Amino acid sequence: MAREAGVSQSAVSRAFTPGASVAEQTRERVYEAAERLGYRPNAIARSLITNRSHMIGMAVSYMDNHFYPELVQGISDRCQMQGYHVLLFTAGEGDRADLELQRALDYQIDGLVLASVSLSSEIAERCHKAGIPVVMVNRVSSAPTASKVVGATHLGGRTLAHFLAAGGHRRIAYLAGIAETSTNRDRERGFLDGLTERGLLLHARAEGNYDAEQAAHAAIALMRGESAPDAIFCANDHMAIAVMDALRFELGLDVPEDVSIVGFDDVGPAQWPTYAITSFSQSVDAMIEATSDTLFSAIEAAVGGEAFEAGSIELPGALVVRLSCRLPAGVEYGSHWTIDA
Amino acid sequence: MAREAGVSQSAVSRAFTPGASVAEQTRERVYEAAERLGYRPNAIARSLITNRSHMIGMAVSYMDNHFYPELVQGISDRCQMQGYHVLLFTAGEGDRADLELQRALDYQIDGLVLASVSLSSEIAERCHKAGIPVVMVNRVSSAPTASKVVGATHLGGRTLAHFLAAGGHRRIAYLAGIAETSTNRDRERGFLDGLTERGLLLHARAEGNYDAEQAAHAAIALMRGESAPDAIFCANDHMAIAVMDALRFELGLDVPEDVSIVGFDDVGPAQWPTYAITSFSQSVDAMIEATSDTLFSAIEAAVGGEAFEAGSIELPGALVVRLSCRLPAGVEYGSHWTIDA
DNA sequence: GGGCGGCTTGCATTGGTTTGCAATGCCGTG
DNA sequence: CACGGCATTGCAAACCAATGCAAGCCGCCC
Repeated sequence: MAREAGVSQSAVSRAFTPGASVAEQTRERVYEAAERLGYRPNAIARSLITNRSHMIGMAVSYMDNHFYPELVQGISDRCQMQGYHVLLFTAGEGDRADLELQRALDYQIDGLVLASVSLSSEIAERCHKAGIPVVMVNRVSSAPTASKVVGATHLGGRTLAHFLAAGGHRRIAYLAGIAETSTNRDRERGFLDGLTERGLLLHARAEGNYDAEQAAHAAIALMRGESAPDAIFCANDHMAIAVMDALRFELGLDVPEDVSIVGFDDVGPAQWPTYAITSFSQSVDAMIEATSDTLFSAIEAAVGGEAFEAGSIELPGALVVRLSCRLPAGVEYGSHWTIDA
Repeated sequence: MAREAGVSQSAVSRAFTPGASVAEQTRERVYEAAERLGYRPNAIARSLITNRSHMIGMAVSYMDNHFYPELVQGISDRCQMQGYHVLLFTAGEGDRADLELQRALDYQIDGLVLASVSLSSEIAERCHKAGIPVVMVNRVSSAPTASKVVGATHLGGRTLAHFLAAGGHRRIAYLAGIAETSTNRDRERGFLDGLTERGLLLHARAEGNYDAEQAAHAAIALMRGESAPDAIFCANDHMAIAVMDALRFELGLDVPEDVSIVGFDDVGPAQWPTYAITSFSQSVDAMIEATSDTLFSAIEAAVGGEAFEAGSIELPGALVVRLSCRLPAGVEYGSHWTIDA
């Protein structure tokens, strides 16, 4: 390539480096030669020497909850705007996830985003040592060196409890997500706290494991039991949708006439009029923004050699009132509801 | 690293290369030293010399149609099993897509998967020259050097036309996707051919551009028009769902009592009992398999120095009968229907 | 004891790029 | 005309791992 343009390698390099010291004339000669040869700078070789791959590792555990595709697309878009690209890791839970994250590090990624994947402390340690910023979205582990972006999980659970209580429900059930996830733990805890504040006890509890089918089965069992609940809080909308379908079509129940359903996340399908799920909304856009902002500022710090501080961002959320549950008097469809109200 | 283990670089390299000639003892010494230092082989440096990055570029245009997340996850899983990883490109239509694909090539990817993204002939040419196999999924452009995996688009459209005709519909409308996409073109052509074979003319046509909101508006306009259709074929399920919601909730219509809806793709939500869309099913799993198989065999060929041939795979599909439309006599919910039947 | 084959290992080169340093050439100024 | 200053350019080292080649070692057989 350098030969074709009749200049040295360095000239070629500088021609492709914005802001480098090259004569306009040489740059043009280089570009012409590149055109002829179909030459483009090799990003791999570049990263080898600059120590910056411009790749962001992103691990997601499942795509069927619509929350995650939205997140992936958003993060990827943001990255591309900044000249970064997303290297995707579809890691389930457990060991395989760890193994894949290890691979991610081998690729010399500049940053790591974990969406609903927990981080083993060993990997966290490695990332920290290697100066790779880690941002965990919507899932928190104890790793002190990783930044966190979460929704208002505890408040959300609490708000939903108050809302159901205000709507006159007395036999309230919780349909849990994957037990060991922070989202499930915090939502449940918030919910229980809210119930307590209202002088209520949890009427029943079932496990849905964030899986549509399991959630549907669990909900059916719940409704067929001795004392059916008058409201079910599903730990996320993904399950809430499955539950509504199952109750309506398999048990012939009416939602919200026979039982109220509320969910969490406010994903796209939850907003469809068929479901119109009352849900504690986590703005995906806000999460995307918060995640990429912390990520990029951490990367910038890491490049500057400074140690970045692992921050923790809790995004505000809002309870969006829809028709999947009996409403407290005077509360309208589409409005936002807060505990104080 | 080599120093820490008391061996040469080459020994380290060989210790991490499966099948290389190393004494068990040396390998262990190397592994121990690596453990101490937290060393892992640098995938970037490795690709530089092997000319294999083990990265697959994957471009998708939008994630809101659930078809694509499913595809992305499937491809990524398959890649990881083979030791590859997906570098994601969220390219919309048009110039930006081209620019991003150019970037993909800079990363020395070993292969490229395009899901619903068309390929400019210039980029196709570049890939071919660079020996990078390209597989286009569910979208076809004229590029002769790219492999293609598609569903039975024409047959699907035709089958749906016959099915609607057999169900006694006479005022049949088509809700189009993005005009210049091959999926839209072929589905529409097949549909028109099917109508013709049944002696019917298309009653109306509207544009939904594969967008939920546009589709809903278009469908409402259609139903409010002079002579409302008795059936609408939506070019994909993503639109069909939006249409059903809009007709039911904004116009208060009953599907299928007032109007029949059929779709294409058979994505997850289309199967939910609320929608139960009669849809021409493209098996995502089959697409994933076909795509990764052609991709990997092409890569293998490319590595062996042979020129790979760009194949074209059309996967079989099936019309899945559900409740979103009036059924021909004797046809049951859940069955598959073919033109001959 | 010498020769031979097989396994293991180190040396040195390679890959495509960036970058500090030094050299070159040009311009203007005194 | 000489010299300083500046913009541009080339040289060579560096990044990290892979690999062909040759050397080393060992055991075995004659």
